[in-house]
Amino acid sequence: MPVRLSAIDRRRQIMRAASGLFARRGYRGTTTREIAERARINEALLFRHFPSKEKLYWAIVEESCSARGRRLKIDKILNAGGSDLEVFSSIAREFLARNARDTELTRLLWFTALESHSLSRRFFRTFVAVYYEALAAYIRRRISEGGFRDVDPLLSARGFLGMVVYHFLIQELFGGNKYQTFDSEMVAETLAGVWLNGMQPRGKAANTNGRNGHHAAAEKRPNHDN
Amino acid sequence: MPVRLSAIDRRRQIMRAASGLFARRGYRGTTTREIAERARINEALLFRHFPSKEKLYWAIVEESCSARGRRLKIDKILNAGGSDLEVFSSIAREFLARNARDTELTRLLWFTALESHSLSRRFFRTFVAVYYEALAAYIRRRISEGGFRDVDPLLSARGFLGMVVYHFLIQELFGGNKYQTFDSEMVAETLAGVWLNGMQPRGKAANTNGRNGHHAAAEKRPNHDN
DNA sequence: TGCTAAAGTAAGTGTTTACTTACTTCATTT
DNA sequence: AAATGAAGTAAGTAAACACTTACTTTAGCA
Repeated sequence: MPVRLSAIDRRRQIMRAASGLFARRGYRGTTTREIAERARINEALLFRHFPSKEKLYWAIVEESCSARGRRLKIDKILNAGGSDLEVFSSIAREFLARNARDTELTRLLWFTALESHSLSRRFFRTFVAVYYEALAAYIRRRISEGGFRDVDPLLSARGFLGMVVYHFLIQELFGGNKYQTFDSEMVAETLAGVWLNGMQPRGKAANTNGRNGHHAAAEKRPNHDN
Repeated sequence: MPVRLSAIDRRRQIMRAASGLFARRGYRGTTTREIAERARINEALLFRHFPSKEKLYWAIVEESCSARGRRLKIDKILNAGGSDLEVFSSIAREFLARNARDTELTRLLWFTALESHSLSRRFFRTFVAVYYEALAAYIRRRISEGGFRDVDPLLSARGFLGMVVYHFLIQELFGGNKYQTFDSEMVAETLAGVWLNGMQPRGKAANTNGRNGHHAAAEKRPNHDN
């Protein structure tokens, strides 16, 4: 009754079992015994397929990073055209959807980053920097076209991704469904809207100062936004 | 020659030594032996001052959370008045400065969140949710005053903090000084500016669509910065 | 000055960990 | 149908782990 798999299939199965545990408990918090149990194999078999726990770990990270055409999607959106709002809410939607699809991977990668293994920098380049640069390039072009204000492109790109990624992290790490759960369609559009248009109203006179409308500016500056 | 300290001082010293290690390697990645070594004491002494490794860990987290008037600062800014830009860049500056001051603590808390110990939710409430709620309340008021557009207050608050915190995380976790280092004064003001005013220029007709500038607006708008 | 309580330690304990060894089972090839 | 090699496993091992025990040293006070 013991199921016999080909080496390749077994390898894959072990990796799948392991990545869930690594994502939930981190590298050091996961034991090879647990992995074996979860994959329903003998622990020794694990070491036949992977020479060490660490190699197994990196096999997973590596595969996650290289697999699937992650990069392609965002480039496609950026090149597809459409209004800024369409472009940026698509990107946000894409990020939220991907993260939700594999929460596991996201957790794993943040763990990796925190534990700052030797490859964490490389992960950053494959996984994060690429997005920035694509986004920053787009922003740079829009600035030169006059479509965007002249703001540091890398920093504003980071700001945008920050909104989206942080929202997801909070939801995933703390939220569960307790602290209000948001519809991600709506989140994508709202955040893109804030980033593009800002919180302050457009057009007409905006009440541009905060709290104490009374002491200084209230009557002096009816308007002149921004 | 062995230095004898009072229990209180020794406790503090152990906590200081431990928090650095926990922050760098996580809870499970840190051994009690290492902690003792780093504090230059016998391992058994550690267990005289703390009943277990876990209690030591939570003593650190707890102290970090409760100590110092973290909460006060942001409330003070929100109540002090000033223009929205002043308020929000102050908050951003405050976050960036605090994080830079104790990178260790930030790492520790993210680790805690990821390892999702039992108290991690409580940490969230003490450490994160509080900021949101204060910020969201402010935003809500500004909306009712007409100073802000009608956007979900919690979500936009999260967006703002996301920009700031994510920027810091990227810089801290991956950046070192390699991937361009930003002046935090400038970062604070830029991000607050983006969040308040958006990327798209104010005033005149904005070239509001992206990529295919050709078919609509390109030659129409020479510039007009802001 | 001598007593006491707390600070400090050398040398453990049992358990868990990543990893091995020496063996069995079985699908495929010739 | 015998040989082969890879899939699979029971039962380890040495090292590392959190934590104890049984003891010594010393500051402060009566």
